[in-house]
Amino acid sequence: MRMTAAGEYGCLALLAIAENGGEWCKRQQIVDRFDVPPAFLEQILRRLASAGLIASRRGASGGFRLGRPASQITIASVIRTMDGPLAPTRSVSTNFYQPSPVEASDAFHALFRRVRDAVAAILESETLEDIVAKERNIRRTAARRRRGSVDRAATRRARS
Amino acid sequence: MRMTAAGEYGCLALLAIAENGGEWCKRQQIVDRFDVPPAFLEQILRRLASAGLIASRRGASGGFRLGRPASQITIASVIRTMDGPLAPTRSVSTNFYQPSPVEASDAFHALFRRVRDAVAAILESETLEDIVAKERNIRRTAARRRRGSVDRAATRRARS
DNA sequence: GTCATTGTTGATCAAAACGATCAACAATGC
DNA sequence: GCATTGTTGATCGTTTTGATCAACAATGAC
Repeated sequence: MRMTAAGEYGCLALLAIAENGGEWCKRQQIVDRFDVPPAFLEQILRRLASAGLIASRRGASGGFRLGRPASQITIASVIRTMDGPLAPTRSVSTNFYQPSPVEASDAFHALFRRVRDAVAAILESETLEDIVAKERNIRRTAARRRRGSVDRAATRRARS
Repeated sequence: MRMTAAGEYGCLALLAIAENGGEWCKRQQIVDRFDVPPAFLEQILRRLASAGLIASRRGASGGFRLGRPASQITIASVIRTMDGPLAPTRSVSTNFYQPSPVEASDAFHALFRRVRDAVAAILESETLEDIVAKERNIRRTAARRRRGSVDRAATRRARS
């Protein structure tokens, strides 16, 4: 039930590219931000590009940027591009159907379809834009917390 | 995001054993019911046995039966036994935690935890007993439908 | 137009996981 | 004893995973 390393790296790469705004984002920037193996990242960017999720440009001022607005890139589409079906068994996948043993039991088949529907519902409704926004909020909150604890520490020092 | 063939076969094997009541169920019965590769099934039964999900007995009248009541065997425990973590990334697994790349992004980490929670919620709340009951209902309904269409067909024949 | 920079492509590779098989062995019941 | 059935451990070919590299092709700066 696991996604692959390529899937995880693909998500992070898209986040790095999205956070760079409209600017062309170099492969090295992604490596620096998330510590992805550079040669492996090549392959991952290629797959994202051929799926249209990112666009690329060569040359000295080249790099990568989103292939369409972040609000139109669902995380489901990212994971499907990198790892294939979201479904726990092929027989229960709507996008990549294939026969598989559990079809012999209607009860299991129905159960696993519920799982696939639940996963798809979460990942289809989350876009890269949502992720970027949350990442920003989390960072702001963390900064506020850091300032807060400094202040509280100062207060304690002042009291003692 | 997929479970393995062993996971699918494991589910079916347990269903066959559960449907056999308290009787010792032979490996061959499972093979006959669900067409599982016999030698592979050996390995699967072994894993289910060492996890305590089934008990076994050797000899002429030997076989397998459930290790505890069907109502106390969750499908989650079956899949964990055969395929490991339910979570999409190791870093988000409560039972098998390990570091993984997505931890670098709190937003992705939180999203994938939601996925793992949704999957776990479905599979933890479904027991083998539920599956057996549904399988029975489905069969009964199918039989009723068959009888129904025979009747309707007879009616049509009578009318024409 | 040269040159440094950066992406593109395809091949290749080691290691792990997957799906499966088999032979030798150990109980059990008749 | 003997047939039946589970137990164990080894083995094995294939595919997937995770990763690297060398040769190539744009692009922009000078």
